[in-house]
Amino acid sequence: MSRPILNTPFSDLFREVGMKIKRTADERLNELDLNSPQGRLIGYIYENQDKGVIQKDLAEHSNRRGASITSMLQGLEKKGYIERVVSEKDERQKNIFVLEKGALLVEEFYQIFAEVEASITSALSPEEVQTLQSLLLKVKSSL
Amino acid sequence: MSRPILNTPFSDLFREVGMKIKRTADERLNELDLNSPQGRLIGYIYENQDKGVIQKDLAEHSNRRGASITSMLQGLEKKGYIERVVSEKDERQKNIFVLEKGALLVEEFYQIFAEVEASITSALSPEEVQTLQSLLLKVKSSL
DNA sequence: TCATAATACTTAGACTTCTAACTGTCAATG
DNA sequence: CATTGACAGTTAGAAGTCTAAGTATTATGA
Repeated sequence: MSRPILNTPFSDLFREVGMKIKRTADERLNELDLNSPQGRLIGYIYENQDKGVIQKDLAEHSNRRGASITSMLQGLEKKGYIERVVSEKDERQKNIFVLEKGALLVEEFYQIFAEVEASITSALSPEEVQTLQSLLLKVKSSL
Repeated sequence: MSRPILNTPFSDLFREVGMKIKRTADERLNELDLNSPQGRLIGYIYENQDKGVIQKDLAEHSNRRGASITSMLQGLEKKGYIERVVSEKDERQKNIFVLEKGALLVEEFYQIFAEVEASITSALSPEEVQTLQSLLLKVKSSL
């Protein structure tokens, strides 16, 4: 009897590359006391707090559920990196702000993320970088 | 004051494509009562059980810790999809086998995984598929 | 040979995410 | 203007993964 064999090179490649990127970032982020999703979250808040970020925005931007954002923010708030203020316009909403202690971290995070980003394309020529980006965009939009 | 802006197109693309693949697979797998990691695990066991698969092999192959494999297998065993038998050669080891109930599922999983795999490259020409694969391999090996 | 180290697996407990159910506030409309 | 539904956020509890510590078995070498 011949057993079927699973042959999924692209699923595998995307999963493997994704895991390697995650692992590389996590190793570098170990020094700080936040993980990669928390770093991206606080970075997004930092860049958009002028516009009045609320938790719903964070959930949409990071593809997470409201409950996950609540729990992540509770952690960041407990550590003193952010604060949540009930909106004056709408008492259902809370506006999120990065506190000074959090702003100091953001710069370090950005440095690490930039290094990881550079290492992804380190083995490619400029033309290959262009090609890869356009192919990835095609794949993304067709899924 | 000019705030630094995080610009990481490749990290983002890989994360987004990876999440879309995961979501597509999960939607299709919802019908069955296992998730994608469990499906891949039981598939690997199915293909290799003749050679005497042990939990250590599964941990290496799936990039998980032994403790995670223990917990995943306990779940699969409770549902009657696999069995674990203490090895005769070495009583520290347990050989894993797919039971009939599990083998029936594997075929359905493979069908779903194959469909997801096809959808990844559905928007690309044959040449682009080749190019993407070789670029992904370069990225993977340089990380 | 026997003490020590290495190996395979399990357990306990932490963390992050999810779903589902809940609270409180605002909007729409009859 | 009162009811009803939509919306923002929270809580409770489940699932999956991890680390660290523990058990039992096997290998090593003085």
